[in-house]
Amino acid sequence: MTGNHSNGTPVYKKIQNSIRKRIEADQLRPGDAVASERELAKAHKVSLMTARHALAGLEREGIVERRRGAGTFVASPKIHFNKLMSYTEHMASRGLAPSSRVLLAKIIEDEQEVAARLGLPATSRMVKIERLRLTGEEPFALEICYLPAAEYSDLVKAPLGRSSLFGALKHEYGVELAYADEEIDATAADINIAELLGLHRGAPLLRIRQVIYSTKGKATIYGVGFYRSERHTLFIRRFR
Amino acid sequence: MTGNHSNGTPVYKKIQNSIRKRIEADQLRPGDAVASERELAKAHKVSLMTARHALAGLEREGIVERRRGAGTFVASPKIHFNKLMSYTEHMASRGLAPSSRVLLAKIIEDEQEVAARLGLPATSRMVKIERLRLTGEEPFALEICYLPAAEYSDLVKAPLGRSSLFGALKHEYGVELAYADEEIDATAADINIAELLGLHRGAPLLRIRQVIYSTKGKATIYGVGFYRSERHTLFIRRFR
DNA sequence: GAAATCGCATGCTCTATAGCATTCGGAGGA
DNA sequence: TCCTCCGAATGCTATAGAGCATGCGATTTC
Repeated sequence: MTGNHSNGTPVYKKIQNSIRKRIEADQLRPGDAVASERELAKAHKVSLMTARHALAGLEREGIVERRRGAGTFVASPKIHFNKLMSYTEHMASRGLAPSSRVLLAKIIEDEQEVAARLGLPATSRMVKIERLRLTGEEPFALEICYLPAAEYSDLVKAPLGRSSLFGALKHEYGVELAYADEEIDATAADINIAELLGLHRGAPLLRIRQVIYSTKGKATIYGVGFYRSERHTLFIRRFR
Repeated sequence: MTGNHSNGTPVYKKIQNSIRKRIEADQLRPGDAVASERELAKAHKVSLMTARHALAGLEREGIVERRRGAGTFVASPKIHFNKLMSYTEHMASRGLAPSSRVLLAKIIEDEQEVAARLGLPATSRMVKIERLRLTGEEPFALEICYLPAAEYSDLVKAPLGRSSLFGALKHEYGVELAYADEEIDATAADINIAELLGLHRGAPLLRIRQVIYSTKGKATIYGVGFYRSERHTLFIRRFR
């Protein structure tokens, strides 16, 4: 069996999408039973394992909950766990109007620390982009990110004020991002950041340092973000 | 086919454990190729799908990395992502001597906010436990947790200074914890917390609020933790 | 009316097999 | 020497089926 049909999307993903769509359309609400493995398999004319695969994926995303003997149910939304989202996606999903102001976009050298995080030689040139994130007129975060200049030097000219970095990578370079390893801690705002974010010096900030990997497994972006704590909470699900 | 053999452990988990053991024993090092699906299947005399299932699980844990066409490789350790660990486990895994001081352990009523988080009626009685976490003599975190008194009222008498709460739940009540939904943000220390943690007022803290669920899917613990930021960084992996 | 029992529906583990997609190194040619 | 092309190895999607484990509601029993 060839694996996928008609277009290039695997069948199990189509099944996932159809379920997601029904949830988003409010046809399925939190607590409702989703079709069982056997029902799904019949409905989509696929084998049991394929239906299972689809449901297992949704469970990992925290969209459904499966209970042996009982069934598969729509999970209460809680927010999307452990999702790597671009700022634009993030805001859009909350129905907020996003904007961002580019403070800096240029090629730098000699950032050994950063180069090491991306697995590059210590002297590598890199693109550095510094952006202030706003909702309406209110700034709520400062994000600084680095990419290898060898591949992405043209990004300094990209209109990142309007479009998203994730989008640019995808459309201009064909690079899709897959996951990020993050270190999260709290810091106090120094005078610079305080001014940019409209806070007093010493205000608590959530700091997220991340290395973002492409679908090819290559370290692509190193980013540091400082988030005003009253405006930003991180939701995650941790497993044992 | 019965599914699992000899004892009650599924075969795919045995395969995972055997691989984990080889990594821990340093027989396999980061970057090394792990046996391929087909090799594993032959070696353990299982079908391909079972071997796949085992490797897929390890990949989700961040222990191995799989690249189509290339193979399966031991991932660089980075720390264990998205792991729900008790404080005791956490410290032990770093080779640090943990200790904790119980500040408070009693039955309370009328904490509507907390009751709601655990999905209980607003007036439910609950066990409240407040602990100061230390490495050596240095305090680094304050953790407050709540459990339904109906089931766990005896915990107020448990020796939580020495043994862990997770351990007590498992051994005394047969309750295993599975996952936690967390909200993470930054706050400034108020005067009480500052004193307890040996900080000045206004110092930045990492705040983690979590609802911990049992393997049965029941909300079991609501906890709030305040962590000294210089001593505590959270590592997670986020997916797209 | 309460308690024990049974059976069905559901999810979980596993077998055995097939073909596709991607990667990487080596053979052969320019 | 460099480059291209090919094939083997590897992971990915999918099929079709078996038996087990668990939860829950209905039925039976006391």
